[in-house]
Amino acid sequence: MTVTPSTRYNPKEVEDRWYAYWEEKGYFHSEPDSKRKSFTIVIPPPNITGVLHMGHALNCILQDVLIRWRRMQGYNTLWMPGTDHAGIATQNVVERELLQKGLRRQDLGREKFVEAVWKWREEYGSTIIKQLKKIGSSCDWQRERFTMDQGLSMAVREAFLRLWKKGLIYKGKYIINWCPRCQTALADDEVDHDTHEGFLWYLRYPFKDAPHLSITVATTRPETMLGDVAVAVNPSDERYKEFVGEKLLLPIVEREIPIIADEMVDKEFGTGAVKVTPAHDPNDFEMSLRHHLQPLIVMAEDGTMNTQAGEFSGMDRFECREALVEELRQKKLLAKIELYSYSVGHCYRCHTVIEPYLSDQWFVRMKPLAQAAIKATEEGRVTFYPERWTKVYLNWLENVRDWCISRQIWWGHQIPAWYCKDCGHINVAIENPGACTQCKGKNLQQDLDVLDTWFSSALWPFSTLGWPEEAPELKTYYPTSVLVTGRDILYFWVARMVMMGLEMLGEEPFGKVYIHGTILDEQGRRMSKSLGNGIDPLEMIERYGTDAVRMSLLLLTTEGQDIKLSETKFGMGRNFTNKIWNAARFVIMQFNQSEIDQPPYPVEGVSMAFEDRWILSRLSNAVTSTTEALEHFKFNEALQTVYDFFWHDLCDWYLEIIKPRLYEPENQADKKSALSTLFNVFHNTLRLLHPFAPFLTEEIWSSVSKKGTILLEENLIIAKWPEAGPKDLEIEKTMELLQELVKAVRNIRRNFNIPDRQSLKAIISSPGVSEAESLKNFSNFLKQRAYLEELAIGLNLVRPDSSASAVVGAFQLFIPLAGIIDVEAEKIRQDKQLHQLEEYLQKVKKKLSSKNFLEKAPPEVVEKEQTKEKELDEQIRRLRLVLAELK
RNA sequence: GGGCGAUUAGCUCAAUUGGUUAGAGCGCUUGCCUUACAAGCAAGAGGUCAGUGGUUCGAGUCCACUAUCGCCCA
Repeated sequence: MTVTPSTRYNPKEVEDRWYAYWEEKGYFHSEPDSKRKSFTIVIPPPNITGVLHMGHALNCILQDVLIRWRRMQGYNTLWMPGTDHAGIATQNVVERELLQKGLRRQDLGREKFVEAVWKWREEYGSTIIKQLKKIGSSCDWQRERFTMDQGLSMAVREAFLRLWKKGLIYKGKYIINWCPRCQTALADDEVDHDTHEGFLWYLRYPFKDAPHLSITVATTRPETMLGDVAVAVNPSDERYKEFVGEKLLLPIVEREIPIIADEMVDKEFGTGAVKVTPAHDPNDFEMSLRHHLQPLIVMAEDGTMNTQAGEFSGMDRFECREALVEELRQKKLLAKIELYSYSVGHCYRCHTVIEPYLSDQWFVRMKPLAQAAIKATEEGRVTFYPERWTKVYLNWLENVRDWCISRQIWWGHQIPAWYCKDCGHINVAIENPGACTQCKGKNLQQDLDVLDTWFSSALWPFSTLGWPEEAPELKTYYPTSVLVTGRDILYFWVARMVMMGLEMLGEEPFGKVYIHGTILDEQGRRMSKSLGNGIDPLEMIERYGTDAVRMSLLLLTTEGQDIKLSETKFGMGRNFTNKIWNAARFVIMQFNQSEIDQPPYPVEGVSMAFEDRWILSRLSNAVTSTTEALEHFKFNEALQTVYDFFWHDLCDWYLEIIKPRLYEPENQADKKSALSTLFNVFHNTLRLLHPFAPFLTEEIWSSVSKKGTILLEENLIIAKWPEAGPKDLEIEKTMELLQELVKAVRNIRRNFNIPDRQSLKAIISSPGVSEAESLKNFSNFLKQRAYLEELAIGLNLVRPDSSASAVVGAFQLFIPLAGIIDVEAEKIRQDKQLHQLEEYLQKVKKKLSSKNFLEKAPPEVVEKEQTKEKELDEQIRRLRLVLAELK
């Protein structure tokens, strides 16, 4: 940083330059090192189809703060970056692109299509990575991974094989969630449920032997009746007891179906009799197993009705619904229609209505895996911040159902299972076994399906570190230190990583999980493309600078609360970056004009100036609080502490106080001593600020670090995190009193329209000799800060006529204002203060008059109140005297 | 239906294990282009801490209920 006339910080001149420099110097890179403690974070890998949004930005900023802070603390830090292949999403994007050329993926064939996806990935897949760099993320890019990499693909196959061998993976026909548009199965948590205002249709199913009589069933999906194989009632339902075992004739298809009794039937729902469609409803499927009913699939994979649907065959499921209802109406088999609101599942990738569908799929047996994960949290090995997420997480694990991991798409890890066409044996292996392990037949065919993307993401904390190889990285960095993520992938990702980590390595992948809030718009709505209410982080960076964006978001990040964001918020961070910039300009200017001896601090035998000791004590406080806040993931508190220290202690007071020592020094030694403290405080403050505003502080550091005779680290990014020095509460208390006295004078100036630079005379009356004597030591301080030409301090000094006054602690301040003072205005002012003090005294007296308080409150609290009472009594007494004189 | 979160100044949010007269940023009022900074400096105004009840010497903070809003699960 050179001192330029520019009073505005220009981030554009700074950011890219430093980022490139850091990367070039290898500061982001980590190598296994057994001598240092490591601190590791794996990034939640963004989707390669993604573009950076505020959620990513916040997520990465938080991780970067932690990484930069720990790096400065001397940890061997690794921030492992990478991307996720996002099977369905990416396939959709590439398919859409093909469609513009009039092509379907089937036209290309699997191999060509997958090639096309890789090509797409080469071209666009790293967009988001570039964007992550813009916000300053100090990831180890040399280690960047992609879930479809060679190594990670090996990890996927290894994990699959191990689970298979342990019987934790199985294949079978079950009801799964089917997306007719993506034409694949989905896991339970990949389905979004929305409330739908629809209808409940009541259908009449006539008795086979008594067609004029019927049983009425209620359904929200009448088209599935084509696949009905029974009607079920609760065995205890008196209304239907006698009919159990009878046969009904399914309307339209004229199929004979039995009436069965099953405990699962809810007597309260609809008529108490329900249709049983095992191929298209999970509950019905289970019922069919209990009653040995054969499921009948009536729908094709694309959501149209299949040949089993007879006359409706080929119709879309919703078309069929209308047509079928109409036909039932004509046949007088539609008993009634009720308005009904119910929950409908939608595909989380394309929002198409999900169809519960009977299908042959691969599953992971979750119960044993979940048990281990639950135990890890119960034993405190995996903890959540904020703590409340523990319950949500455990609740999910306790109720988890088996995980459907096969997807009927082409982009992803093909399932490492080979079917023997001769004997039907399933050969699961890392590579094509060449021959069937059972019959030695060579007629093998690999399963066509690919694995759920989350299956590979679940391995991320160790697959990225070289697993299943015994890589030194794994030994050094696993388990990782903390996971930082949003709550929306708590189940998808966090839970699965824990389960897989425990299963594959026997050790949890991270000990701490920090769940940050969601970024919302001004009205508290989620930001979305369709609402167009998103705020683009890159645009904000363009307008305000990266550091401003970082600090604004960080100041808003209170433990796990959602953030209502609007552009105006970025002004907060921008103003602060500018303040830092200008303070730095001042500091550097001073350094440029003088030789700085940076003595080892504290200096033996040299008495330091009061304000120097004060600012060092304040700095120590800031260091302690900031460090502690970061340890507890209290990001806003951490930054707020530095902000307050920097702006209100350092800039507002310290820099102003030392100006006379720098501009018109009484002696060179004092000037040097001021500069030396300034240097000391300033470089430590830059260290404190660096994790929050890396670019700006590194830029300033490059000028400051060369100024002292003590050599500082070459770059701030690798500089040492400061340690708290001595704290002096006595000095801080004195300073507070002085500040109050100065403020009292300024207040009087404002009240009587006295310009700031019109010097005044002041009298400070003290109740005791020793107080007066110690205050006299700060006479010059007060004169300078309050712009006083004369200041008298003494015991019980009298108030001159026509003076304004103020009560400050035990002292009384008088400013003679003959000819200026407006007696009426002064009376109002004093009256107001008197009123405030009296109100306060009332409260204190009330407390002290309570016998209970005196007996039960801790003695020090009582004592405090008693002291207060005394002080207030005295202040009020003196104020009354002043008021009497004014009259 | 079950669970979680929120409700504090005009707006957006803080407030350690319950213990000073509840704080900050933005906005507002007043005065200042003071030689680091007008994206700034200085001084102010502004609050029945959603409501009701309870525990306690003492409640924004703990408990119960109610209201409004939001999220998750089924």
